[in-house]
Amino acid sequence: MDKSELLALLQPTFATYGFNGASVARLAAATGLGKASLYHHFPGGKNEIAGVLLRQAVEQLQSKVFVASGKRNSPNERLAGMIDRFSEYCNDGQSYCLVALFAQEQAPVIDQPAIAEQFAAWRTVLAQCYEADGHKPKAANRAAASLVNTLYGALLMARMTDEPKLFLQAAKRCKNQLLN
Amino acid sequence: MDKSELLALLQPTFATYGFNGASVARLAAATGLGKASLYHHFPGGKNEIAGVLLRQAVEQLQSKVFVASGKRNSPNERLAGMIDRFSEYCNDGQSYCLVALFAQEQAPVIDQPAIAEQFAAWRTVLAQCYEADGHKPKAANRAAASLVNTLYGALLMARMTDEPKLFLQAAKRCKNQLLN
DNA sequence: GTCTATAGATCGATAGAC
DNA sequence: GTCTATCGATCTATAGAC
Repeated sequence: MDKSELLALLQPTFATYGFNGASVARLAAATGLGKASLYHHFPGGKNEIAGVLLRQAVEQLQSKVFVASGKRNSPNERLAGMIDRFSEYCNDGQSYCLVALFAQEQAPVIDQPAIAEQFAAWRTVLAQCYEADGHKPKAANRAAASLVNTLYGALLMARMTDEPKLFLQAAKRCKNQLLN
Repeated sequence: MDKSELLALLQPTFATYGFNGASVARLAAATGLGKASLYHHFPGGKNEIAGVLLRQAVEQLQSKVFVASGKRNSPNERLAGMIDRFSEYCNDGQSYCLVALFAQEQAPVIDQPAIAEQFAAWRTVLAQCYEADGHKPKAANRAAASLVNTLYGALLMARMTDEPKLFLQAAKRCKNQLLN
C-alpha cells in the first residue's frame, strides 16, 4: 500500500479526534492494517504521522491557498481566489484544519513560534492585496486579519455545529464584500 | 478546600491541553492535591470535572455574554456590550473557550446537537439586535453569524499564535463598525 | 479530607514468526 | 509487508490507612 494513500486514510482520524484522541489503535483501524504494520510504514509512530500530515497542511496553505495568483486579475479577484482555495482546502467546511487542531491541543508536533510566523506571513500576503486595492497599510493589515479571522472562525463554527453551510455562507459573504 | 476554588484551579489545565491532554495526574497537580483527593471531591472523575466546567462555560455565555441588556441603549450599543462581555469571558483573548475546545475534540462530555442549538440561539439574540437596528431579517442573520465567526475566529487566532492582541484588535474593530 | 499504594485498562511501541 | 503477542509506561479509578 502506498504511503500517500495511507496518509489520506489517516488524516480523518486526526481531524476527527485531534492529536491526543487519535490513538495508534484508531489510526491502524482507519487503514485496515495492524498496529505493527503501521509502524513498518512510519517507524516514528504517531508523532511521525502527525508531523507529516501537519507539514502537508502547512505546505498546502502556503503553496495553494495563500498565494496571490493571477497577475491579470484585480487585487479583489485575487483575494476572492484565495477564499475559494481555502474552501477547497477545508472541503467546503466539511474537513478541519490540522494546523488549528494541533495548535489548540499544544500537540508535541507543533512548533508554536513557527505557526505564529506562518499565520503572520499569510496575513501579509492578504494585506498586500488589500494595499494593491488602495487600502492604506494599516487598514490593509486590519482587513487581512479580519479575513483570516472570519475564515477560521467560520470553519470552527461549521465544525462545532456540524453545519458546513455556515462556512460556505461566510465564504460567500467575504467574496461578495470584495466583488460588490 | 471549596469546590468552586478547585474548579477555578482545574479549568486552566483543560483550557491548555484540551480534554484528552488533561490527564487526572495533571489536573491533580494543578490543585496541589493527590489524585485520590480529587476523586473525593469529584467521584465522577475527569468526565464529571469537564462536564461541570463545560456547563459553567455555557451558562456564562448564556447568562452573561449573549444577552441584549440595557433596554435604554441602542441596538448597536447592546451588540457592543455583548462584544465587551465576550472579551471578559475569554479574558481579553488570554483564555480559551472550553465549549469550542471540547467540541473540536469530540470530547465525551459534549452533546453535539445541544451545542449546535446553543450557538444557533446565541446567533438569534444577536440577529434580533441587528433587526432592531433596521436590518432585514436575512441581513440580520448574516450579520449575527459574521459577528460570532469573527469573535471565535479571532479567539482561535489569538490562541494559535499566542498573541491575545489579535483578539483585542478584532473586538475593537467589531465595536467600531457598530458605533461608527 | 488527604494520603500511599495499586488495580485494571489502554497507551505507544517492539519482537519475531510468516 | 503483515501479522500475533507482548513489553513498559501511562491512563482512569479505587482501596484502605491515617
